[in-house]
Amino acid sequence: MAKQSCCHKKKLRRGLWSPEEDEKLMNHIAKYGHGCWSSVPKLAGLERCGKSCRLRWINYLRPDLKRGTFSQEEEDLIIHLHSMLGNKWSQIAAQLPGRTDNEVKNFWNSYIKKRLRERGIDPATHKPLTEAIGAAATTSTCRAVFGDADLIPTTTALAEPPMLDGVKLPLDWPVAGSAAPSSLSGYLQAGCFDMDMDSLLQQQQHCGGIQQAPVVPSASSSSTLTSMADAEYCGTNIAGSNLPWLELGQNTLGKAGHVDSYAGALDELRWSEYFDGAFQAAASQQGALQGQCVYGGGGKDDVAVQFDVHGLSNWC
DNA sequence: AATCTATCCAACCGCTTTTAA
DNA sequence: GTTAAAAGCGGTTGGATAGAT
Repeated sequence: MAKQSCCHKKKLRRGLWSPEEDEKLMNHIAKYGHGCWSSVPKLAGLERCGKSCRLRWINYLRPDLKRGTFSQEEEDLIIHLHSMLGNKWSQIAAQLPGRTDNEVKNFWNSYIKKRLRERGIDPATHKPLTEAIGAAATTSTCRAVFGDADLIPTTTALAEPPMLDGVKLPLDWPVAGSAAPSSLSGYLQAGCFDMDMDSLLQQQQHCGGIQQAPVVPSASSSSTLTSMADAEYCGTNIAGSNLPWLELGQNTLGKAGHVDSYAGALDELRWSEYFDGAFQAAASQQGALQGQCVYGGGGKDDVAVQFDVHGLSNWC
């Protein structure tokens, strides 16, 4: 007999969330924060398990969520990160401000996989399908279809793959200048983004250092786009940088208005910092914190519901 | 108009990891 | 050091919807 979930055991409500439940949860978190998730449902007056509340907040109610369709840049970044990280959806989502792991995972499974197959690329290995089939018989190693020559301007062979942020990098990880990146985002910047390290250091000095945005609890964290956005904010011409894998998409960075995208990402990150660090302070300012939920199945009759931090109760 | 099929995505499930007692 | 609870994560499911027949 299958093990019953915590919701079953406690005869708690399951399934889709009603607007009333959402409002209760948002009101509670706006006032008290989530604290211990297991105590949230009781305190918020919800007949749900804490796990369900947490998921609802993370995947749907969090005001810093972007929602809407993925941009070409996001799609390309997901493909690239997946080629490096595999199904590490939370790590991939962390590079996409305003996106959740669930959202990225669904997007991958429902859209990107299909697109890659149509393009003759095996989504599991990121290799051409014919090659992937052959390779599968001999090795389980995953390598990016983008090819090192495309991705990486300078390579150095190492005996052991370096680890950055817990991610094992390819053996021929990129070396831009002599300095090794200290983080995955640094890796992306220094190698794949082909940013000259000296320039980067100058930028950092000029801007007082590129700051990692504080990680918002239960929220997507900073890193690549943050750094890129920060660099852009500080005047680095990312449009002039080489982001090779993006050329695989329909729009290259130079054409796609990406600067606006990254500036937007920066705005969102700053906004989420604001949300996290100054939630209570923000609450005293009219319209300081706003978000939107959509009820419905994503169809044309969806009802958009606006809320703000003032009790999150200004439904319209 | 009715039925079938495919697709999307919110939510659940169960496992692993982290944290606190 | 051990244990239990909580949190996090990735895989999977099921319901709603759109499109095809």
